[in-house]
Amino acid sequence: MNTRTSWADLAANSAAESTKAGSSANNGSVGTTSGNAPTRPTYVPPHLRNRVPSSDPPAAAYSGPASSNDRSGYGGGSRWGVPRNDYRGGYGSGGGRGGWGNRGGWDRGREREVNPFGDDDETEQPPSEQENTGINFDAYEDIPVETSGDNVPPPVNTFADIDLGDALNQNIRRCKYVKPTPVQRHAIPISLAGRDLMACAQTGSGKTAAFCFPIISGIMKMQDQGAQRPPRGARTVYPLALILSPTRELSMQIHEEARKFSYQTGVKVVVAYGGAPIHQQLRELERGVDILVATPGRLVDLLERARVSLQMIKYLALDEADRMLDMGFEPQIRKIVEQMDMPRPGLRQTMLFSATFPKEIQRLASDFLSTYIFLAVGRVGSSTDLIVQRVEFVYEPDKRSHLMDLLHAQRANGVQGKQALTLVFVETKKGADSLEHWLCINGFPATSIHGDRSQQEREQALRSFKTGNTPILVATDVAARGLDIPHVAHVVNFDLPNDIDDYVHRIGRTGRAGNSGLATAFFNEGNASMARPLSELMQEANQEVPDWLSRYASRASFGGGKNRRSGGGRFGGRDFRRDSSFNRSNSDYYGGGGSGGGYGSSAGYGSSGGYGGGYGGGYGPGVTSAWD
DNA sequence: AAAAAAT
Repeated sequence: MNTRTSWADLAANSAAESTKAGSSANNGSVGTTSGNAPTRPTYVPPHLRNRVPSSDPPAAAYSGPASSNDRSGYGGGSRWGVPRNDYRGGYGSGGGRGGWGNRGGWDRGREREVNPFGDDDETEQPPSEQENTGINFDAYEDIPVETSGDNVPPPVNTFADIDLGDALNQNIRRCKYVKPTPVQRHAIPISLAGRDLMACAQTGSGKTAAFCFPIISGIMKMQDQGAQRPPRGARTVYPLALILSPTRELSMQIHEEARKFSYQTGVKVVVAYGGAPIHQQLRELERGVDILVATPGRLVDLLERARVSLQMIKYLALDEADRMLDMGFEPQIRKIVEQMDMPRPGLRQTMLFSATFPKEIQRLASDFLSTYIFLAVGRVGSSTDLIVQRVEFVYEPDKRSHLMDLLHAQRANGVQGKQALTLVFVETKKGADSLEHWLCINGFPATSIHGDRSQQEREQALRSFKTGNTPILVATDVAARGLDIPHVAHVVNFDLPNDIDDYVHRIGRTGRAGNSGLATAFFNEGNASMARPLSELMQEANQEVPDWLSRYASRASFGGGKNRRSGGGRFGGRDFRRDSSFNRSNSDYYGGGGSGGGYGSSAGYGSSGGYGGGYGGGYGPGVTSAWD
């Protein structure tokens, strides 16, 4: 077990990170601690997560009780030609109006908007060089990027190259985003040009900002042009943008980020998801909504109650789009996008984002798009390069004791004997409950998150994990995608998923934005179908593949089926329109402009010996259906 | 087969 030292070191490193920024046991709503271990001192964007900000603004303002002054978006002149007179409740509590107004010329209703940055002093420190050493920006230069489609707008190199508007630019500075990430460099100009987009990029690479910035900017421009809107406070509301995601927690996370980006822009963001009382969400909606972030079920409910209409939608974004279109979700998504009152493709702008994009899903997704651009960005931040992947052969009945060994060793190597944040994925909800219980009675502070827990319990579990209060989180795939949890040192695939893409998403919860990460998978005979895709993935990521796993992989005769990589090489995916077997006036789709190169038929597989053969191309629809 | 997502 000579490798043990490597992961123990990794865990210890990350434990140090956790201790620095997340180990306060403060679990309450006011996330402040004095001294230098604030729970949430300030928002740190994903690509800068590895560092301590040069100065911590007072944290108290961040998460203080929002109810008393959470009356964002009211007041000021009406850009919509309709007086906003439905916010009376907000006056009085905060010492009158006016403290904010009219700075910088955007006359938007932004007084009393709760500051999501918690830096009310507004002191602008120019980003120092120190500010962004945590992420290897230099590595960005080498990130392979592939675009296909007609007349692809060229990428930008700085945020200043794009006219996003003063207010948004100021929020970008507040977020300490110094330089756009690769997906932002490419996706933002595409979206600003009004083009539909299908983008493959790992979460943690700045995806949320990539689709939020153009939406916010576009809505600000509509406001400036004095677009008319239905009165606020009406029973039916008409959002201009809709962002859908597959889990409640992810929708909450997107909402929080979008609120930061839209601070003082006059653009109102509201979130709606199930498991929480609907009345509060209805009240928020009535206060006005420009961007609605939602999970599908609750949105359908709101649509059927006619509390939300989609007929004004100008922007539609699907996060984790491949998941949104898989078997479980597709009917709901089709209902929302095709069978309600949403404008058709071409009349709205549609953006699909995911880290993985199987070809069959791309085919489904193209129904929602109008002459779109496909964008694939090699993995950064949560790059598999930064995650050490290990696979251990563990028989089913030995899994628990094996996990305990890992946790013991990790604790022993951790800083001050603290447990580094460890995320343990299991297959079933029952399995999650029983493993959590077993860990707890064995002295390991664990909690769990899965779909059978109440929404309160789920949110509490996530908070408790993030703060380090319970540094072990047992989870089903509800937590596999998109969630940005800083300082996760170790992801354990206690049960391997049955789909390699799910594996990719799961391990992406660690090693985020410059932090090292460790992913351990327990493998046994039950996972034989994963042997080949797993060993191929590990080879691509320059990981050591155990001999026994290679033998399993070569024994596996089935070539992959749904387990094959959706893309391959260093990309999260490849444009299915480039597939020769997709013969629908192919040339119309990508007339050649802007193709990034380096993504020829097999270039992406260059680094992995013995990979090219079975995967080079030819996933015809026929073959695919035969596998499925 | 499981998980997620409305009540």
